[in-house]
Amino acid sequence: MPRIVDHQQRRDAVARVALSLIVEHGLDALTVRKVARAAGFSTAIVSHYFADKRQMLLYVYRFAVLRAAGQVRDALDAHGHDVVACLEALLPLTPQSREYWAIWLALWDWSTSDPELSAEQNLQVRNARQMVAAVVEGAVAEGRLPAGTDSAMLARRLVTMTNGLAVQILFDPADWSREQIRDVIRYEIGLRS
Amino acid sequence: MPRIVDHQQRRDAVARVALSLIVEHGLDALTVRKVARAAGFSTAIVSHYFADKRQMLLYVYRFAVLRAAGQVRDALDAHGHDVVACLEALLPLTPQSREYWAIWLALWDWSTSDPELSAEQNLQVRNARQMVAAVVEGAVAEGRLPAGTDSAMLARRLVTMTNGLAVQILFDPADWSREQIRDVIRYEIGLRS
DNA sequence: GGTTTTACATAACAGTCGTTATAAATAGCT
DNA sequence: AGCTATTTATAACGACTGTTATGTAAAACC
Repeated sequence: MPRIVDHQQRRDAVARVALSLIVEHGLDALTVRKVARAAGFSTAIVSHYFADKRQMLLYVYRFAVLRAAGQVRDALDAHGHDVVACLEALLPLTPQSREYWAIWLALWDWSTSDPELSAEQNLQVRNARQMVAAVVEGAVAEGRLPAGTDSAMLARRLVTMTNGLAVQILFDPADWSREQIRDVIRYEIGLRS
Repeated sequence: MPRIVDHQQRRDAVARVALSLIVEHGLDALTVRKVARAAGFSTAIVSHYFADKRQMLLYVYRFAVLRAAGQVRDALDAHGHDVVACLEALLPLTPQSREYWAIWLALWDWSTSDPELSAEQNLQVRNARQMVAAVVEGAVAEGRLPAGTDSAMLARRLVTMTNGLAVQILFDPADWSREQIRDVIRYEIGLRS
């Protein structure tokens, strides 16, 4: 089946394999050969569909960002402007979400020496804030949150807390019950229960 | 000056050099040769004072933990049981604190494939919670926080938020003013201003 | 003061990495 | 059917990597 090959499909397949390897053994142990072997190909898929390893990882990073954003959108469709549900969809509570966080964390080390990656990550943080702010505003409009809520400030706090939550949940899942997670998020929103 | 050499002093010197290299170029770019050269020695210091590279990094990790705990203790001595001051002492707002967070973040990738490291990191999180809980209880005793405060729950939230704050401040310091940081911490404590 | 222990340097080893050059195989196009 | 463009495999290259074996110098100890 050469010739008619959907490049994006191949790249996505590589990204999926890379993600599962990273969440299992870490980015440090990820080699081009391992990715190729796990994908059932030779090393040529990587060299043929990506300029180099760094570009491959950038693709994997963006792949994870898109997928995660999709999960949030799904939660939005399912539960409406429910801030808790949206953030839970982002947290590493499912195998897929764990994969996304795994590469984000792993690339935090790279970004110390890669200004382009660092800039993109900072941009994604702001994107996440805007996304959450929009959910907050929707919740206010639906009367689920009190009017006069400072959505930008709340979104900033929520994204930051989600970041901290994600790291701790990723490495010590047993330490966090679903209810505990919800309590933390609810407190941040201002819903003392 | 052979023979009479303080091993811990040598190890600390190596750790200091390794930290500055990690915060500058990332753990991925850290090699035994670079550490040795930057320390002004041959690669023998590493092989002579550490069993292998992994042990060296574990030492650097613990070195950073001890130093960070010391900074918190200093803040405690200077400001009393001031939760905001203690957490600010922990956040990557100074070059030294930035170094500590740099290796913690970098080792998050390793801990996915190193159960021993993962266990130690989880332990440190709980230590941090206990430390913060003690500060909170001190603050309650001094009347700086309302009586009846759930110190364990508050400490858990504070450590998690500090984690998220640290990551974002480390990679986008310009995005966080000192006042903004304090506001986030104060909100967590329950001090709405 | 010779001996021995320790600190450090040098250098080689074996392995693995990302990358690339070359070649084979496949299917679309004329 | 033959040509061509593309996909994939194979294999080699050069540049590292961590580790270790060997050698040298210096201070402490008897």
